[in-house]
Amino acid sequence: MERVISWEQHDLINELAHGKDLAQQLRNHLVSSSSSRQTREFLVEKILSCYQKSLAMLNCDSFVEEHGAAFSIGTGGSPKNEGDAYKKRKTMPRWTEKVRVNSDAGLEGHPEDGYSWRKYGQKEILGASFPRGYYRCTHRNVQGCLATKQVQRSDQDPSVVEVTYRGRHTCIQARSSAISPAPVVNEEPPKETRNCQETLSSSKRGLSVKTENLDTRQDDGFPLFSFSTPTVDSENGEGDYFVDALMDAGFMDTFSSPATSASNYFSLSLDHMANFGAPNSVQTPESGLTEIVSAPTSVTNSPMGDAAFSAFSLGKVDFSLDFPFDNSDFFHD
DNA sequence: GCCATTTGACCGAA
DNA sequence: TTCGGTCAAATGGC
Repeated sequence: MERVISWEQHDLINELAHGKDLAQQLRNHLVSSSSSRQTREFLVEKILSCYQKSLAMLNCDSFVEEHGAAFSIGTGGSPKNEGDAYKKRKTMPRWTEKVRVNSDAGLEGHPEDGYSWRKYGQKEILGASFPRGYYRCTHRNVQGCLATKQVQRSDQDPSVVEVTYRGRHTCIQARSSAISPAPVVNEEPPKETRNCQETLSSSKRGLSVKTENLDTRQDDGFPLFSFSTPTVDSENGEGDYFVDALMDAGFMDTFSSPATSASNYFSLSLDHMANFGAPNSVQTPESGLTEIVSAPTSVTNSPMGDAAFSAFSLGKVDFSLDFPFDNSDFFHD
């Protein structure tokens, strides 16, 4: 019983404290003549986001369901034996992306996401036409990264694969090799970076990603999306910094996405973007599905938080250009 | 030889 | 008992 504070409560407190900080920042900006309107609007958006998240957390049951078993800790959901890797894995955050793979991308290849994965199993799933592939992080042994993913082709639409991710990448690897400021698609990459280069090239061949949480709806307006960004300098830890910054910014702290690290693509589900005033113009014309955006961006390792939404609401896709992401005011702790 | 994939076996949860 | 997930030996490519 003595967990004292459940994770939900802990997150809620953090979120509210974060909102308070933001409100204080906003107050400072309001009295500062040098503060731009854009900055203030950004802070307002973030504050609203904090409230929204807090409210979502208070709706605890649905929150737990939507954001994975990891958040059931404290309500009796913690593993009996924390040393048990299998059970531990079961408590990892889990989410699903639906990835449309163009026919020329090959039906055999699983969608790349910027990490290098190693396949460790494949299984026929009852009721599914296609086998499910099991992948884990290539650097599992070296760095103890427990991230895994499952890839299964959709029954309804074989051009769509459902990728279920589990766990957050703790490795710093692949992201660095995955990232190249100006990737040359057709060049044969060095062996050690092949996976990651393939990530980029396969992405360029036409992946479109719709991020969803398993078994969930997002009618609470919770901003679920994924975006993949090149981590320019993960060797010195900036990649992780980026993830953490996103977490801090309230962007991804309810789950971790592989997309936080590595490919050149920023992807948003318009289902979710709509909640944030995203312009309809980003809708992909050729897809009849709900729409999936896969926009090449120059977004790199800038912590952006809800700035992405702000930028989108301003009609910018390449939102890294003129928004002061590096403004420490936005992301100070 | 190293590394990734394949595939049957095994294990735990339901 | 069934099924999903993982393990690990076998295999193949570089």
